[in-house]
Amino acid sequence: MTDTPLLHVDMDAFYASVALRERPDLVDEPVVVGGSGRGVVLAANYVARRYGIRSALPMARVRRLCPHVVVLPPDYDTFTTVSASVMETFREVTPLVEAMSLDEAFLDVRGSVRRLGPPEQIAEQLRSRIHDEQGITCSVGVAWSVSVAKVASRRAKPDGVVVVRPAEVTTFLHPLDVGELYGVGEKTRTLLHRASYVTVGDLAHTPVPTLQRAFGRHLGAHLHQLAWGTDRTELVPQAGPHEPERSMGADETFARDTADREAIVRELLRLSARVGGRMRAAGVVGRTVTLKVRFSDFTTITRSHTLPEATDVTVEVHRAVTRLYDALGLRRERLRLVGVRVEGLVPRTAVQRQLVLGEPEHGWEEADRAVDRATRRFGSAAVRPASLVRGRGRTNESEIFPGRLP
DNA sequence: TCTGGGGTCCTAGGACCC
DNA sequence: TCTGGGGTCCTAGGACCC
Repeated sequence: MTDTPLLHVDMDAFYASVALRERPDLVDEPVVVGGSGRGVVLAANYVARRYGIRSALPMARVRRLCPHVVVLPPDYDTFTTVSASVMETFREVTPLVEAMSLDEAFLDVRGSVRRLGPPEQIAEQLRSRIHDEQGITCSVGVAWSVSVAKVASRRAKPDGVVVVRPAEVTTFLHPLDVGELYGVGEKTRTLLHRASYVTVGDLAHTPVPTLQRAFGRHLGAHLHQLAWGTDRTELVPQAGPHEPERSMGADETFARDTADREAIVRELLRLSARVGGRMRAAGVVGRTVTLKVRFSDFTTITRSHTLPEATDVTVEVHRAVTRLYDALGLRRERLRLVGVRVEGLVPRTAVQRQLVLGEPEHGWEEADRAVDRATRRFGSAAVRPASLVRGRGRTNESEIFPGRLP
């Protein structure tokens, strides 16, 4: 408890590094992995970064910064496979692995020191194993709290290790800009700077009540902990039957902004089907359905509705978001994006679905199950609601599963 | 052709209940 | 007659992470 060395392992430019394994001829060229059209950069190799290219930059700006940049499409199947192997390597070091995403994880190595040596030695072992086995590099932060390990790995990039022992925390952290802290983003950084908190040391030497008055009870206390590296040390490993996710959602940006209700309702159906399918695959149901709408000017609103009973039924989710959409009363406003999310998820086994004799509603569950079976056999492209197959035309529930009317 | 898609957590107000 | 206070649920928005 008092001595829990943590490793934060972070792949360097993960998607780009994996993509470049297939294209070694491009390693010295500026390369980004990203979508086409209205997409953004998912990863940029270090050559591209010399042009100022960063993750999340719009592709249009990337081409302006570096006209000869090579753009590779993301291959999520390969990313997922490589990630699984890397995580497996982590678990050979310690079972206490908290995966943060495909390309990064925290490792609690307190139980591994006896077997494998001090934390920095474990870090180097991991780095050479991943390099040899996967052909990609990673960086490791070694520290005694989550946020310090995270900041350390960032400063170790690329292809390095940074160790911050407990006695070194203040020397390491306090000169840094507040924006370097894990959990302080652009907005909070600006807020802090405007209030004359520029370095981490500035925060550290301010009493907690003062910070709480200025930034809220929770954020104020949290900032103080971050500034002293006294945030959490216990990891949450995802081993075994982990608790279900709290929400599942899907959203999509239109290729072109649209105000056409038919197109929007059709898109909501696609998204509802995607979310419903994932919920059923995970065995969860949820009661709160949320619609997300982003307008042309990028302002974004959400509207949610809590159903009397939890559901995983595509048609019920779709009906709820369509009602929320219609209640907005939009006329000419063009939409850039719509999204569907279901929150408050619980295992399906935990809720007793109300059985109402003669209620037609529940026939949709069978229809969903049929779709799920077909999807498993033939792939998602093969099975879709009828109103999505026809390019245009009316969209109503009776069209969605022709021949399977309850 | 500026700005993706998947999440988590926090805040704050109002309803409602005790 | 100046009128409390806590807990929970619902809704909307916002910040942050990768």
